[in-house]
Amino acid sequence: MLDINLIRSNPDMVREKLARKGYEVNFAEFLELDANRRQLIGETERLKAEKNKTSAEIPKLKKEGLDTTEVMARMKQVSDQTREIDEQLAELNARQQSFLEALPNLPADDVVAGGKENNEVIKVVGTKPEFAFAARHHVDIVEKLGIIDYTRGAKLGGSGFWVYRKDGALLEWALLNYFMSCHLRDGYEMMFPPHILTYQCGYTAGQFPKFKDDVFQLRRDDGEDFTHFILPTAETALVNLHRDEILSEEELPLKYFAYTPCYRKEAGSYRAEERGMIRGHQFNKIEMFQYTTPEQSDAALEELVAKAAELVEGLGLHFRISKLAAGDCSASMTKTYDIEVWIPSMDDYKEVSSASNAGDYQSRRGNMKFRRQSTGKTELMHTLNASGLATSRILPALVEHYQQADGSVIIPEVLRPWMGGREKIEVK
RNA sequence: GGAGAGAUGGUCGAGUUGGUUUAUGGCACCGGUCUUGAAAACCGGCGAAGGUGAAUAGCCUUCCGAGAGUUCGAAUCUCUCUCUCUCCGCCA
Repeated sequence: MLDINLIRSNPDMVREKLARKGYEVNFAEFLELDANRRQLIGETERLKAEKNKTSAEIPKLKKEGLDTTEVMARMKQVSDQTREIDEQLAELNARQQSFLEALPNLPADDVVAGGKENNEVIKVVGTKPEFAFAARHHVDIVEKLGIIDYTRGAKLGGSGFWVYRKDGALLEWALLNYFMSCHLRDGYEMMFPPHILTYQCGYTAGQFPKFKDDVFQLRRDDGEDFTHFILPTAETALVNLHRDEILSEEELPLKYFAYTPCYRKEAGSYRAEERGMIRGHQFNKIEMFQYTTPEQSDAALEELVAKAAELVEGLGLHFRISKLAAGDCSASMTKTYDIEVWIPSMDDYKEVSSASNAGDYQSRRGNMKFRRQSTGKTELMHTLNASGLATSRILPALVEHYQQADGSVIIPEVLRPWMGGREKIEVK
């Protein structure tokens, strides 16, 4: 959510920045509504002040044995009047709220306008692998090795699910262990959050109400609307950890990571082009998350990107880092870097990590603050998140990069400690 | 799933025959006096959001788990919901 004072004091600046995200808005009606709203607040508060003052007098008058019927009649009038104004106010507040919560975050000053086409590749690591034989698609490789079972995955969960088996399961677990060991080394706190979250969690993250139909929703037996959902990313959980809290400045930055599967409906996604495990309804991901002061968040974003890049680099995969244009960033984010790994069979780079700074956008939605030591005042925190990493695209990239002519796959050195020290996954 | 108890501003904890409580008091914390320094003692301060202000000054409004209701007036009465704790049952 944006700062309403910013819109009041500088609507043109806000409008211009939102336009860079491709979001057109006119604040004229909003500002008029806001002025109207504030006038009503003044009216009702004056009446309430009178009510409070008089109410204190009533017991005194009664004690003196005076007649209070006239005063009470006047108070009844005041009461009815405030009730009427408060009803109008409630409606204006609701309208203002839904307008405000629909506005995306403002892009950072160094983020260029426009959509995907304006994304800028800022770093390329490694080179495209070359093969002296006919390179295979990852689906063919893993099926031949018998380490991913798509057929039975679909039998269990339907289209968009798979089963990791044997060395595939081990490899998946090795990747997660490798990621986690790096985060622990860097002093991030490990946690396992619930996978089923309340509606409020999606709201704070900035994913709801707009994208509430993209998640798997859970309804109570008698409920019309859903109260819980299965998390689409651990970010949704981590961003709510300190909701409605005031932290002390010395605690910041707080650095967390969590492993969870991610569950997404992906309704209407193009499956044909993305054969295999590029886009499934469930995938494993480790998410990094930071709570910072406003002045810490720029450096925190750089740290998160560097960490994610280090993980991919450690696996020896070819990848690039893109700085997203304003329109390609998620609604909640001021600035986003994507790390995209090369998938030979697709002749393309695919996102394996997205690192973003939400500024105070999520904090305002979730009322997440810290107390500034120098002033003693509360301020909104900044929140940042980055995958570190999702495995569903790493594993395909990995088996394609490291495939051998005989169908076996070399295991990157960093994963071997979790693969029984072996160097290769062999065709049996 | 059944029964019971509870939820008060950082924390502990008063207040529930509705009205001089503007939400006691202790602790913690902050400032000051005292002290070579510290402790103790004493004095003062000490929640959040909003409106109006140039104001981080005043003044006003709201908030006692959440929402609705009764009333001139609700922490206190009524209803619904959420969460926590205890006991019983069931269970990986």
